[in-house]
Amino acid sequence: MSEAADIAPVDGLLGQGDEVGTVAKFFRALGDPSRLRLLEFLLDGERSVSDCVAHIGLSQGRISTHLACLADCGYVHARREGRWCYYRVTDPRVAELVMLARALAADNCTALDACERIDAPATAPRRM
Amino acid sequence: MSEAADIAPVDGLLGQGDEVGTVAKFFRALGDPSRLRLLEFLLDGERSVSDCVAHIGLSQGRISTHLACLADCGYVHARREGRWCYYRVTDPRVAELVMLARALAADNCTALDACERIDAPATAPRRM
DNA sequence: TCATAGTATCCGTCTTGGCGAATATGTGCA
DNA sequence: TGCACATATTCGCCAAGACGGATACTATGA
Repeated sequence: MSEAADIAPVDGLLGQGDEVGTVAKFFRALGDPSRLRLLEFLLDGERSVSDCVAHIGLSQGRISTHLACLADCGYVHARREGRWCYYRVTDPRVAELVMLARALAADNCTALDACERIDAPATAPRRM
Repeated sequence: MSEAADIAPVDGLLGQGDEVGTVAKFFRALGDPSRLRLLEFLLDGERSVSDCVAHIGLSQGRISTHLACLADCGYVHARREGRWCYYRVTDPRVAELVMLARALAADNCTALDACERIDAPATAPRRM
């Protein structure tokens, strides 16, 4: 088995080997409609957790977890101010990534929608 | 930054509403280490299913399903030639997407790896 | 100090989906 | 026409993880 056990996944320097799991995790973070919706909401600007709860419509606990997840993955950054916690997208490449994926998905949305091998959890409010 | 609502899907078929589920599905396709590994393998050039089985090490059935999934999502294109089926990445933006994600993930791989809210299923076998 | 409000974490439940193995489909060749 | 090979599909099993609700944590204000 080709494995890159010798390539150390150090910050800022991902080799070609074990990184796959890490990058997959990174992608998976956006593979959930609720988190993606959340991220797109934050692309508009900084928002508090309460703002997000109001906008997305999930329970506060769920939103908090999703935000923490996005933060862990490096998509957003948290800023505490008293009792409030504000989240925002800091890296412009995040918007780039989302736009690129949107464009690619749009070019294939018929097949994508029809694909039954993957069915993103129909969580969140199903469309409005 | 006020663009999230203005990004027009190229294809025109994706609105702002239900698109989130579609794009999430798109991301989720790369959220599995096996599929991501597969895609990166195909970024190197056209490969047959057998090539992929040999390279990835999963069962043939699994590989076939993963490839079909990547094809449905528009990441790769299948070309039949007799009994063989060759898969390849046609859109250069796919490589762009992967590279962008890699760079972002690399900048945050410590936190990413530590994030227990998402645990991408380890590649082939289970974690040890 | 206590009450309150904003946020984070824990827990039980239930669905998604990845896995190998078995099997079906399809193509080329004798 | 039947066998062999390449690929696709189906099935049962089981873990990841998304959900709401309950609860813990923390900062502000009285």
